[in-house]
Amino acid sequence: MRQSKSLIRTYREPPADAETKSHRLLVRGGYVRQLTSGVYTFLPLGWRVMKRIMEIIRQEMDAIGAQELFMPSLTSSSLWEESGRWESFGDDMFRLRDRKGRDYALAPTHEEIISEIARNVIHSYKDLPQIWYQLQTKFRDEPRPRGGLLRVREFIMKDSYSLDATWEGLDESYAKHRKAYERIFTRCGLKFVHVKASSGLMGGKESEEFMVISDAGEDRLVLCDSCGYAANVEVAPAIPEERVEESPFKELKKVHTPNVRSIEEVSEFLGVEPKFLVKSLVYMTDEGPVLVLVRGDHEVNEEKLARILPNPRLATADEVLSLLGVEVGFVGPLNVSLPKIADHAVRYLRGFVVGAGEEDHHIVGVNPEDLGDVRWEDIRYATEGDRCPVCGSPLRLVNAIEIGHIFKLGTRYSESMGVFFSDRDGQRKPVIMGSYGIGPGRIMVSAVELYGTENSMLWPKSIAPFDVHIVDLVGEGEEIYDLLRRAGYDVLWDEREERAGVKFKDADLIGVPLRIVIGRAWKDGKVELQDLWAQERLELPKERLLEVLKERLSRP
RNA sequence: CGGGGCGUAGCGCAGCCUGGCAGCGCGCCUGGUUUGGGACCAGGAGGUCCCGGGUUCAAAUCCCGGCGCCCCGACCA
Repeated sequence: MRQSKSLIRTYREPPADAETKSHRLLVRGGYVRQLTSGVYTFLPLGWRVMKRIMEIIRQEMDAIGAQELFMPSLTSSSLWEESGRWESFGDDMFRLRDRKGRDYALAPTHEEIISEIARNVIHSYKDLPQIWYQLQTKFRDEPRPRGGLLRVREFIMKDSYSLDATWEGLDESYAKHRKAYERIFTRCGLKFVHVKASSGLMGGKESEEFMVISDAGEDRLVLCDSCGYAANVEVAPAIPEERVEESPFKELKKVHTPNVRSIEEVSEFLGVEPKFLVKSLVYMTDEGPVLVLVRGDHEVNEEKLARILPNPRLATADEVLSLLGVEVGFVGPLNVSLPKIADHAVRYLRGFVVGAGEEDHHIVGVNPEDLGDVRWEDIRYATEGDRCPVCGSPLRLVNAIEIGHIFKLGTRYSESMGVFFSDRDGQRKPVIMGSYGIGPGRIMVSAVELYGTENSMLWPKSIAPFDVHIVDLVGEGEEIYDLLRRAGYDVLWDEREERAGVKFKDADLIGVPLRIVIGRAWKDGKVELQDLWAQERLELPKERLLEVLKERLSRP
């Protein structure tokens, strides 16, 4: 590609509203452009990167025997009604109506469509197993898109679906995907971890996420530096350090705390760290209201609560008032007749602070034994300093970008949507399914977050938009350009009438990892090859260029 | 959905409070000088000031309504 003819535009200044490094760099480098909230155009440069990522995905999916297909995005409501997700997806689903008034959705994921195909083509155990995948645009009306390309409303996703006759078969399909995913992310040059995850709306049994650790990420993980354990905080067991924490309050005492309600307010008013407060939250359940107690600096994990209590939901302020006769800020566990569930961490506190159960008062100096009858459970998100469930070392809390997710779905969709097959014994059985996603756009973002600096990008060679960038300072590079193109490389040739500084700055921003500078040594028949990953500059006679370039490109 | 901020040239912004010719830097075009890390000089093009309504002799500026975008939170494969 001749750069002077290309649609590559770089910008000296980032858009004012870009918060993440990847957003700034991708816009400045002319990779992407926002159209509306959470919707982006991939400009030619960005699309080249996407195509290379998708090609790697295709190769590795094909390698595990998966077959590529392409399903529609426009889907009628009836399919979603069958699975029950017309309701449960709620506002996250983009919905529209045709001229006859029928309801449609732009597919946010494709389990229902796969099931519809499967129930028509899968009849016998002989038809199984199958793995089908596609690269398709998904639509999700996210309540809040953010971080540039990190969370968007329209995005390409590689989604695959496994169909098996047996649970062992599902395990195999799942294992194949895990392997394929590891190869894909490795080939894309990413550093990643995989973690146990929550399966959320998808429904299902086991699931793992593939994560790139990055401050820009929205997910939170706990990591164990000594044994390598990693998990999403959503599912990680919260095991507190077994060390008693003594507050300054030695005596049980009621104190006047006028209009002091929130954890921050109470903590500041009493001059005590939030960890010495205990939050008392009223949850409504199918078995009646329950008082849930966690440390002031901890967060209740409602998914964990739901494993213990039937359908818990936080009580409204009005419900609390009519139930306990006290306002939300002053609810406390003493002298309350509700059943109590407390997080384990509360057990290690001495002299903590709780609401007094009456307006404008708290009680300080409370000990666990004062709480009376309490059920001790793990009901909160894990956090920094909790213990590793494998080896007991302290855990570290980090942010991460989710780039892939694999699920064992089981029979959730096959049963609701009627995907059955006849087994060897003549019995009709539901197909056992798995579903597996990868966000190519997030791979791109992750690479930028990992390897970009404030003014430069450095793409892994496998997903760079070009194999090599010729920075031609003398305007005589056509010979080299032709040479490399004939050798089959994707070459960007900067033959613009620009000063050297401009060309270098642009090249840094574009971030092609191998760069050939045609400059002052050209009169001696030499060029400079820069390998940005190796941080090396080699001055080479042009005759040796192809040989050395080939070797450099073969390195990761 | 709650809280906050912003919409003025392709990008970054000033002007708004206190109404009176729509500006600055970068980018773009032309000519010249320059030429290995975002050059310099001269000239030039480019605007529904987010939209609609109102107040006024006069609205980017004041008032009312709407739309859009961003951030924090809630939410989320």
